[in-house]
Amino acid sequence: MPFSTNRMLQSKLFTKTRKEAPADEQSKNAELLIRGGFIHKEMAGVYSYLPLGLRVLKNIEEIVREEMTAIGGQELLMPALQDKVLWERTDRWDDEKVDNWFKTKFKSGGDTGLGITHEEPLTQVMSEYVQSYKDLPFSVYQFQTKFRNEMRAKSGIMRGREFLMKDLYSFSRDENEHIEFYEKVKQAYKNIFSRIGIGHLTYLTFASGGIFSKFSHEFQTLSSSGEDTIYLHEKEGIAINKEVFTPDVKKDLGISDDFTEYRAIEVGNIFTLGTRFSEALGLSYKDEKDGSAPVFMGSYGIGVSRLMGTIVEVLSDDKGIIWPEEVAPFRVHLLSLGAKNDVTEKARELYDALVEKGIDVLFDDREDIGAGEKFADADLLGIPYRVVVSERSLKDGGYEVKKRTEEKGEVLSLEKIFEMFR
RNA sequence: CGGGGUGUGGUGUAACGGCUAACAUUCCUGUUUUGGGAACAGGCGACUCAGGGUUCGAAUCCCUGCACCCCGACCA
Repeated sequence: MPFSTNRMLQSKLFTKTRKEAPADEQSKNAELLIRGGFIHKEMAGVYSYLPLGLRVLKNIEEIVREEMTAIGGQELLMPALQDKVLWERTDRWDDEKVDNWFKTKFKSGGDTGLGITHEEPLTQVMSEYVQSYKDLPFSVYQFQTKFRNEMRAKSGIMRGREFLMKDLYSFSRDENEHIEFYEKVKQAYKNIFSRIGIGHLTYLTFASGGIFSKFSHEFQTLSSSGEDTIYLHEKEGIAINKEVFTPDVKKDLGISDDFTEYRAIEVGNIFTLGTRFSEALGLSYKDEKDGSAPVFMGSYGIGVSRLMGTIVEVLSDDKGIIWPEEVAPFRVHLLSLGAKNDVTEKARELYDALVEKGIDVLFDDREDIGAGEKFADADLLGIPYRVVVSERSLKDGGYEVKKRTEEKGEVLSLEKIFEMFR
């Protein structure tokens, strides 16, 4: 678990839920996340992550981390402030070339900018550590805040000017070695999307490549709120981005002409960089025969905060959010209804017992709040399991457990509950 | 960056160029209530985005700026 605390009393939580969303938010993800107190808007495309939202973000981050570690990625963390000189060497500093920089100046003189991506500084770092073919291949990644001066921020946390991104970079001897790793990343990405609950809607999508490869690959999640248009071949389970949807490409991929147009959210992007950066910045290695060659690179991005928004867009219902178990801020939302008899006491006992067992639980211990409001809050916050302690449940012999995805719950004994959440 | 729209208590809305800017919700006090956003009573809270102008009089009309939303373009 990413957090040392696995419990929270709702009466102590400083955030509150709201019936109405602010008028200046149209997107479903921002509306629900703000109503639930997960995030707070600072400016267009700039959001704070409040306790509940941060827990979700960290859970997603942890899943991504596990999958990156599984394919051998080594985590590091690079700065936001960028050295202009490096970017000039790759011709990506000039506003004419890259138009979404946030640039500023040092008091001591000289320019700097806030990182939009990290190929340049990372390649520079590696030139200090990579000398021999024996040092390759390897890959590194980070979770880092990216800054992009978007012409138009939109769609809540899905297209921000400041956002959390996981960027992975691979360093290989040659293209073949690169492709081997590239395929591993594809699989790791599939695992990630499946674990965070959007796998069934997410497709590998062919998109425009670069000088070193015909295509790059995106992972696109079907959603009417997406910015991209893709053509999905249901049978093959792959898609083509509109930007490269041409007869040539279709022929290339060798699949029948049976596509359906969809809007989709780009949740991941992987591509072959080749030697573009290694050549420009002098990252090369000595081969087996005393020769020298530039390192062959790839880069692989996932917008962690965008994933959070995507989950809300794709999985919520008219009552609120439905968090998949692995990303939910808590596993159990415990509600005590009324303060008569020993309801309060029993609820507290159950809370302590769940916490003791290491189960993440948000306890709605608020007094003077009606049952209806607690239920509405539970639906809005979208925690997977709702457990109700009330006079009625106690009379029926225990605690009512209901999944967020189901209409009805059932009353279970303490033993059964422990069995369920083991 | 082109086009369209909007700025009014914390939030959501209302108010003909004319009374002390209204209603709901939130919040606070009290009583009651506790299985689907409860009831009653009382109360706090707004220089109507900023600056200028027109007018006897501006939330309302005009100008400038700023902010935000939407469509499009852009998106290493």
